[in-house]
Amino acid sequence: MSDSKIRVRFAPSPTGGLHLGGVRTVLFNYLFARQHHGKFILRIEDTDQSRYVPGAEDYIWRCLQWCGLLPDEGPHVGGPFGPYRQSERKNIYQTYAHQLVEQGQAYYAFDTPEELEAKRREQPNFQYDVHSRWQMKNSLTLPAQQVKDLLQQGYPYVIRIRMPENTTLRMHDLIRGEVEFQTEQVDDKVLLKADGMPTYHLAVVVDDYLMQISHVFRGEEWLPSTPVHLLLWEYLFGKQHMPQWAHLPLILRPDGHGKLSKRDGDRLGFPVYAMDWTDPFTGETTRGFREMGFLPEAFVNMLALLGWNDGSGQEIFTLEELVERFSIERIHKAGARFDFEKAKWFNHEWIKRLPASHFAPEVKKIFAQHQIPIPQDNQFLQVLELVKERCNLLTDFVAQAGFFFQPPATYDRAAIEKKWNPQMKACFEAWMATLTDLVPWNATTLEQSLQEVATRHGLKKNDCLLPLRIMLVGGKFGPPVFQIAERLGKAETRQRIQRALQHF
RNA sequence: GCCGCGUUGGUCAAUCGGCUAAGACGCCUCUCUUUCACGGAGGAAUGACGGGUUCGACUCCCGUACGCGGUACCA
Repeated sequence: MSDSKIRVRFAPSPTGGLHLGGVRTVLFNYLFARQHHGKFILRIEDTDQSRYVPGAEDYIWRCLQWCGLLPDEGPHVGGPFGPYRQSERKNIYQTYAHQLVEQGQAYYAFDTPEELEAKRREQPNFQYDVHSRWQMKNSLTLPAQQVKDLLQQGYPYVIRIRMPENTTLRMHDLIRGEVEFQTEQVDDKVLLKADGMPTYHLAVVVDDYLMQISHVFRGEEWLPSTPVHLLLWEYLFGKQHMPQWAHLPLILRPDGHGKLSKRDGDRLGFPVYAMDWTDPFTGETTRGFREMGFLPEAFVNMLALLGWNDGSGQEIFTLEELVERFSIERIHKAGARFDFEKAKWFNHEWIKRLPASHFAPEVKKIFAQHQIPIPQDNQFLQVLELVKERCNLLTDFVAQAGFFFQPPATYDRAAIEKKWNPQMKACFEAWMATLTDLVPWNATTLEQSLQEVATRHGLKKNDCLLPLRIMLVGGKFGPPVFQIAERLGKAETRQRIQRALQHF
C-alpha cells in the first residue's frame, strides 16, 4: 500500500451517545491512518433532519478527545475538503442525483410514504425493486409528459437508483475476501429524499470520492447495502477511484443475542457509551466508561482487542504500539461478545502500570464528588501509589484510599467480635500510651512496639491486627495495617484508636 | 420469507494440513498475606453437525443446523 494517499474517515450520525462499537471503528481507522502516515477525517452524517439531536456532534468530538483519537480533518479542525458536515453540502448531492437520472441509472418516484406503507401492509415482503417498480408511481411507469408536469408543479418526489437486472456484483473486502451480490435481490434504494437531502447511500459515495477516501472501515451492518455503493461508484466516478472496503465484525451483547445496545448496558449494569450522555429531550443520562472510572488507555486497549490481536499473545498495548502492530489481516471475521469483566481487567492492568500522577487529577474529581478531603499532591500521590493495585476502576479509590483522609464513619464490628475482649482493650490502651514516645514513626517500629505490648498482655500480636485495622479504616480492606498507621501519622493514628476504643 | 456474513472452552482468542488444540479474562484449589489485593503454583472447561478431498483435517470443498446483520424518504 502506498502510504502517501491513505485517507480514512469516521462518519457518525449525531443522534446520541457514542457507542463502544463506534469508538472501535474510530480506533481502527485511526490506527490505519497513523501507521501509514495518512489522514484521519471526521465527517458528520447529519442528513436526517428528523433525527437531529443538539449537542451530539460536540459530544462525539469530546469522546474522541478523551480517547486520544483526534482527526486530522473535520468540522472542528477544518481541512481542505470541507465542509465536513453533510447538511452543509446539500446541493452537491442534488447535482449528482440528477446526473444519475439523466444517465438513466436513477429515476423519479412519486409514491407517497403513505402509499408505500399501504403497499407493505398488503404485501409484507414488499420491496421496491426490479420487479415491483413497474407497478409504482415513477418516471419509469408514468408518461413523460405527466412526469414533467408533476415535477413542474413541485409534486414531492424522491430519486431512486435503478438496480440493473440479472447482474452479479462482486467486491473484494479486506476482511472477508470476495463477496457477491445479485442485483435482483437489492432494492431500488432512495438516493435523494423528498426534502432534498441525500440518503446515506448517495452521500457516502459522493463524499468519499470528493474527500479522496482510500479505505473504508465500517461496521458489518453496512455489508448488505454495498452493492448500491458499488453501482454508484461505477456510475458516478469510476470504480478505479473506489476506496477499498473493510467491514468490521460487530460487537455483540454479552448475554442473549444481537448487537450491543445502550439498553443492554442499563440492564446488565455496565456502560456502552464512551462518556456520560444526557439526552437533551428527556434529560435522561446514560453512564459512560469515563465516568464509570475507566482510563482512556484501557478503554482503547480493550477495544482494540475486540476483534483483533497481534498473534503474539500480548494483550496490553499502548496506542503507539497499536499503531505499529495493527494489521487488517489480523482482524477477526466473527462478531465479538463484549465482556465487562475483561474490560475491568484491562483497566486494572493500566492502573497498576501507570504512575499515580497520571490519573490523580481524575481521582481528585471523584473524591470531590464524594466530599472526601484532598491533601497535598505528594501525599495524595503516595497514597494512590500505595493502593492502586487494589483498584479496578478509578472510582474504587474512594473505598481504597478515602480512609487515609477521613476517619471511618462506621466500624465493621462483626469482623472482630470473636477476638475482642477486655485484655485486648487493655492492651490497646497501653499501646496508646507507648505510642506517644515512639521514634521514629514507621511501619517497622510500630509493629515492634505492638509486638512488645501484646506479649506483655499475654496476647499475640497477630490477633491484634484485625482489630487495629478496623479502628483505623473501619473495615477489612486496605494496604498492610502498619503502613496505614505510618502514613496516617502519630496524631491521627492515636486519635482513631482512641475514638474506636470508646465504641468497642 | 429473501439476501449477506459468520461458527475453536462461559467470554476474548492462537492455529494459516501434522494437535498430546497456545495464551488471556472469569471460575476453582493451593501458596503468599491473619484484611483486601498483588505475586506464585496447579485445575476444570473448546474445534456446531454430516459428507467429501487428503497418508493426514480445527484448518480446504459441499451441504445442514444455528447465530448475527440487512431487507426505511435511519444511519
